[in-house]
Amino acid sequence: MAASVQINVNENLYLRDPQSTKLGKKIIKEGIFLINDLGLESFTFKKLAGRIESTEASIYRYFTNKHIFLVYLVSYYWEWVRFRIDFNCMNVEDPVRKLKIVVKTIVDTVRLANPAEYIDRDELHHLVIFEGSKAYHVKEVDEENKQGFFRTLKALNAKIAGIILDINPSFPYPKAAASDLLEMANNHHYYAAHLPSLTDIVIRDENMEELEKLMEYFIFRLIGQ
Amino acid sequence: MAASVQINVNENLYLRDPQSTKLGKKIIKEGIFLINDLGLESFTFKKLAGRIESTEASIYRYFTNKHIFLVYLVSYYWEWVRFRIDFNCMNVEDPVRKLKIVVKTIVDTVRLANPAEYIDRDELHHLVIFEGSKAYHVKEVDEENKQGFFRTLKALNAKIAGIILDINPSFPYPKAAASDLLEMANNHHYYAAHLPSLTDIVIRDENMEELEKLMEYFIFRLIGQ
DNA sequence: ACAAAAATATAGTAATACTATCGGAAATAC
DNA sequence: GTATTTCCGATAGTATTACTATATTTTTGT
Repeated sequence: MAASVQINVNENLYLRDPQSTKLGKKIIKEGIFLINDLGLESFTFKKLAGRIESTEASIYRYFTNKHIFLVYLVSYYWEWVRFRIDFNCMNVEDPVRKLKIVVKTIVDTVRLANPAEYIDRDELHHLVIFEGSKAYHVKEVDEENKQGFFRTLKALNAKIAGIILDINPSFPYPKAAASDLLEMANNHHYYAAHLPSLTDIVIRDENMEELEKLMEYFIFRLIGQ
Repeated sequence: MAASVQINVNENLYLRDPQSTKLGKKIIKEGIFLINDLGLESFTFKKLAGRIESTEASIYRYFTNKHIFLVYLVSYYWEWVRFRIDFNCMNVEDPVRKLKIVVKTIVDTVRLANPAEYIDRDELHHLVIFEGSKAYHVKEVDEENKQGFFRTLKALNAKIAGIILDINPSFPYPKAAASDLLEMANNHHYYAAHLPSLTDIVIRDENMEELEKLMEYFIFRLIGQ
């Protein structure tokens, strides 16, 4: 059932491909959990090593530091979202329907198997909502961008911008609308959970209906259905 | 000329009021510069102490740690924006005009004196664009929210949401639209500088015209002028 | 001028963020 | 099926970070 897909991120993001070894997969799997448990600031490779009964030095053979590890995970997430959008849009021609599928897919209502048997979909999603923006809000953003660290996000954004242009070819801000859509999905999910006065929606029992409605409302009003 | 205004943030954010002493003001002033210089991750109180020729221990008497220091600065910024909105909207009745002033004010086209002679407006703005979201993307967000750490942001958001409702009383998502407006201002400023493929605007020579146009376009299409 | 408050100097600790090296185990190559 | 990489674990070590404590000096308010 769990049809695994190979999801690739920029190879400058790791020293040794974590997807190619048992330890690497363990680092990813438990790393996601531990970042969610502790928050990125308190997360360390040493603590992760303790949790997976390995050593700090071993983890450092895969990732240069925790920031790069975060970028790896977030890149992986975005690439996975892009894959799911392609999958869910198969055989769909109408760009309006496509954009609705995009919305559904990024708020995560449309369920699909885990990206790999060793990655918990919901944990990774939680990580991206909580820590995702820290991946590119760093001093080194320009060098890292040059090295292609954010390629998967940019590709996803370009895809969504293309669909927006298909709907309304004269819309002047397709890329901005696409990045807002991606930001909104995570922000309002976060606000609903932690800063409810910054949003109008409520999320109970993982029910994303209100979030989906909000986002559809915003994007279609913006681009003019 | 430089009419200083007293801007107050939640008093749980500091141990000793930095605005009340010379050293406190120096910590704020040079702290903003140093965070921008180094990035939040590399910024330490020790380095700041070196820069202002004081000691780590002295800074710790004002702020419990660098995260709280960041929240302090960001809170200050938001409160200052709210003050400027009130100031710029004085004697304006028409909510549409008000909202345009809000947009102008948050993208920082409307110039006003520094919030205090020891705070560089543009440096603080840069800090908020770069590091602002880290203030509330932390594990402790719920406790900190309970303590009122994010009061200034929430107050600002409520003000903007109110103006939106004045324009369109049946608009279903005023708080979400307000927080999106605040997020967009910072995000697109950041994207224009560092990840241009995520936006459609260009910012040259501190000229915020395109950003302002983008934001007006978005918000007024959304709420239906 | 004196008391209180503020700032400095100094020191110390546990944890973080690494780097280096060595030896054994496991996978793979031929 | 042995040789040989490759991988992993163990151990150790360093500079820096993130604090806390305390004693002394400087500034200030009255």
